[in-house]
Amino acid sequence: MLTINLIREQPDAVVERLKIKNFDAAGIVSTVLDLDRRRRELQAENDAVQAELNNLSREIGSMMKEGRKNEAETAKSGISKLKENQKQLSESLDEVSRAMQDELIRLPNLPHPLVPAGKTAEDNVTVRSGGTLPELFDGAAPHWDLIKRYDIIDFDLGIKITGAGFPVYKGKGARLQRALVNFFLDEGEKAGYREIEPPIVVNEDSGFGTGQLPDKEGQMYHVGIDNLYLIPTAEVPITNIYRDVILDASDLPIRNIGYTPCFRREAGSWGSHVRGLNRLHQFDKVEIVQIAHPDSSYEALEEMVTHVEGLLMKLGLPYRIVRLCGGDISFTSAMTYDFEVFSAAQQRWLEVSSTSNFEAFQANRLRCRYREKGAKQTTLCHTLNGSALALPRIVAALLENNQTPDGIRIPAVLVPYTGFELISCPT
RNA sequence: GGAGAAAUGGCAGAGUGGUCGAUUGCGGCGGUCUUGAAAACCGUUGUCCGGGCGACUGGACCGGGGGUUCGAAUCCCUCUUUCUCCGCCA
Repeated sequence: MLTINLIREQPDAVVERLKIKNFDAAGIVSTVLDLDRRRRELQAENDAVQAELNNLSREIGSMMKEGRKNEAETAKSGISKLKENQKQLSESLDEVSRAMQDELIRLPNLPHPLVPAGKTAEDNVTVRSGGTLPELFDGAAPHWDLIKRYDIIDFDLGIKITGAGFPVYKGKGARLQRALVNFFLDEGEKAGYREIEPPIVVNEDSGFGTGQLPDKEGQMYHVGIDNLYLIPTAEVPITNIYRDVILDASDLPIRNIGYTPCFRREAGSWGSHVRGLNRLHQFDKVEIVQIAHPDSSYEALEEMVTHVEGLLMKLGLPYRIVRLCGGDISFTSAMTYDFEVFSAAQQRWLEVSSTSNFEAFQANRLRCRYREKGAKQTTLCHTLNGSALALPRIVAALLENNQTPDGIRIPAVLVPYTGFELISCPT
């Protein structure tokens, strides 16, 4: 959520910047400004009447104390009209404030000036790439065939137990999952992140804080009986640690990392290009989250990008880093880098991480603020997060790129975690 | 799941209808003293929304929401959470 101050002070700049996101904000901005003006008028009136009521009550109080009963009764009878007036004022004030909030919430975050214009993923800008595209041997297969051949991931079993998009990992497949999670967590801790194991269901306030609610409830699994949501990403619980928190400037940046399963309904986003591990309802992900000082949040973003890039290099996967264009960047983000790995048998780039700076947009919803040493006033923090990394597509690329006629080679960095170097046919 | 108790500022803990945004202690910050530090002493110390260039000033907030009353931290209703006991249990 953008702050009302920003809109009040630079309405034209807001409208202009949002054009990069292909969002026409002019209508909302002018409505917000009207409502804001109305709100302040109403508050001034309401406060004045309230002040008068407070004074009268105090006077009645002292009359009662001094035993001037009759005077007090007279004063009481004269107060009802004021009360009626105040009630109406405060109701209008609530109404206008709520209306303003509802409008404000519809505005996306402003994109950073470096965000390129554009409509679709075609317009994203490749920042850099690394690794070498593998040459596959004749008979190389896509991962959905490999997982059957080596009996490591079972979609049919998942359908039996739960439904489509809930795979069962078996044997070396399960072990590989565990290895990747541990590898990612260990690398994160080496880079200064504190490990968090959060709840994987969250309440409405948390969903609102990070921006999933009120708009995207259709994308989350909802536990109706308790009104809780299964998390679509660890970003939600880990960022919400800092909801309604005032930090010291010296605490920043805060670096947290957490592994969780993630749950996404993915309503309406299925098709032939999402075969196998490319899109799931439940998947594992290690997420990094930073709470940063506004002056250095883009340094934090670069640091996160470097970290994620390091993981891909260590795994030996060919990757590219793209800066998302205005049309492809999310509602809440100011700047996003997507990381894609090349999956050789599919001949496709697969997104494995999305690393973003939300600036103060989430922090405003979260009321996550910091205070400079000795200062009285508080300022909104900047929040950032990134996948480091999401497992399924990493697994897809590892299986496809590292396949040999004898089996699938495990990258050297993972061998201490898996305890094996090769996934071969079950005998 | 059953029965009871409770929820107050960073923490502890007073306050049961009238200048209470709230006594006090601890912690924090500033100062005096000291070569420095500690101790002692003095002062200060919540958040949010308005008005004002500013000094300053109006309003809201005592777990959330609603109600009673001229007036609510205090009374009533409701929800949530915590604690104790019992039951169940990884």
